[in-house]
Amino acid sequence: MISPQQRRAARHAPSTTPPAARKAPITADRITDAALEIVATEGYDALTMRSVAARLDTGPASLYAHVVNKADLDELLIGRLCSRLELPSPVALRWREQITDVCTQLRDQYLKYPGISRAALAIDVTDLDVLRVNEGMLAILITGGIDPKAAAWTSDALFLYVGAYAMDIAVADTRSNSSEHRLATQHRTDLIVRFEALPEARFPTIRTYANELTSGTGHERFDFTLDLILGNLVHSSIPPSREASATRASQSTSQ
Amino acid sequence: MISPQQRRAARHAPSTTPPAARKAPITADRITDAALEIVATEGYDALTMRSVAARLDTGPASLYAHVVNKADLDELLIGRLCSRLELPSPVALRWREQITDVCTQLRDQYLKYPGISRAALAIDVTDLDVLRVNEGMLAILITGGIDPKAAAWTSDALFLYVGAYAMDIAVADTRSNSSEHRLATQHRTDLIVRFEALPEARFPTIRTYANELTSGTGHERFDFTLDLILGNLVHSSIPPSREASATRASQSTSQ
DNA sequence: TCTATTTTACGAACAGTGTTCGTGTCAAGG
DNA sequence: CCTTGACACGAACACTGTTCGTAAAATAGA
Repeated sequence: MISPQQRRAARHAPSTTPPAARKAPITADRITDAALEIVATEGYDALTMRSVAARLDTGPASLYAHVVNKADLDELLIGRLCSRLELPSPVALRWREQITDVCTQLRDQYLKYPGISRAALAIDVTDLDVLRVNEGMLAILITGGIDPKAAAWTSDALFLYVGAYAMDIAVADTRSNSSEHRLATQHRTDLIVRFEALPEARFPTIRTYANELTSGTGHERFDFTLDLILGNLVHSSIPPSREASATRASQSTSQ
Repeated sequence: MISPQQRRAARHAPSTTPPAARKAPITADRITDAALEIVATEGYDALTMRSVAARLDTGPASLYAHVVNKADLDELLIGRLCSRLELPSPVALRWREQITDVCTQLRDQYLKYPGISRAALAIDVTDLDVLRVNEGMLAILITGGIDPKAAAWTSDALFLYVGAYAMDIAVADTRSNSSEHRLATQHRTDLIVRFEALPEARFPTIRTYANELTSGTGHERFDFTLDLILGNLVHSSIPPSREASATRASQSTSQ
């Protein structure tokens, strides 16, 4: 008997055997495909061991010969997503647009599969495919002349933000789909109405700028934040003395 | 059966209701308290309707008289967390440190309850307590002279990043606790070893800068990213033309 | 070719989850 | 005293992830 761990370990090894089987054997790749189809059509909440097993015309127990866990399946999913990203060969002067492009690709992959970024945020970076995009982003930044430590932390922050942004979009969409709301525009006007209905004593700013708060159709918000993060990256390598905020941070503000 | 010692051990002391009630009625606040205790001690994964019910010496069905859903309970939890943040009255010249302080408070609240930011990232901003900190951050930024739309998008990005960062820390901690790893330092050296064991043909940058990648003890990474986001905020209001990246983004890169 | 052994697939079941239903209990109002 | 109504809770349902033991199939050895 070969344990799923051994299969998992050998998964990233160079191509062992081409699957030329005639009867469609059940393999990790087919499981990943089925799982991604489910997430694409029904959302991440509908991703169950039983649902992917049903899509492969079998029972849930059959999956555990090729997948160690559901967490392992999640890792496979976002690994697959990351493997689709095409990483440009770094050009020093174009590092900004190059890294923006990679982040946008990642975001679009996330948005194709609503809610899947929840899995991305709950996974460690062991997977080789995820490490590959990390490598790519790091190479772009360092080639662009950014200090290595700053580059590492920046790519980390970008990865986190892209996942959280995709999560945000997903929950907003399911909200507007499941409820009585229909269109995104309707959802926006509804949001404005709700903002303006707030008690003005406690929420003066939100009430005043309800329009600005609900703006950001498309991905303007996304592009804005990316520009914000990448804006003054060249000048600031690592802040030399920033202990003030750190010490103020660790004060306990209980209750 | 539950021992009377555990029964007597229900010694919480909220400021709202004096515990002079004869039979300790079960209310939404007590549910929130019990849930937060569970998350603080056992992590968010241990937060179950049954676990909070057991902590209140009752069955899970009794909770549904005061809480709509588990999603509703999640909303109560992060609402409680947000209600604890003390929002400064905005001072124009100190907007940077003020908003950094708020973000740091939020992060520390998240980190007290490992994994709870998963709930924060899966919730819409209907809750009044969450809207309150949004209001506070917005007020700080706008008072600081930032364009309202930029302020709105910035506070949004900050909220997302803080949640994702707390999530990242939480999964890293559970990883090092559950496995054979003991100390964070050991975890870091282990990570370096794993990075340097990568195939150097595909991961030259990561291998070279393994030290920089795993650095960032404490919350240096957090402070760095906040400074990055808030760095050139004054100068950039809204980027006038950024369609280039958006169009390149929507290209389909299937498989 | 026929057997022996490993590898794969799957039905059944277990523990645990969120949630609902119907009945019990108990304090206040008449 | 009884009635009422809100609250509390045991039991159960439909799920979830996961494991065990066994049956089938593929491979290896002679």
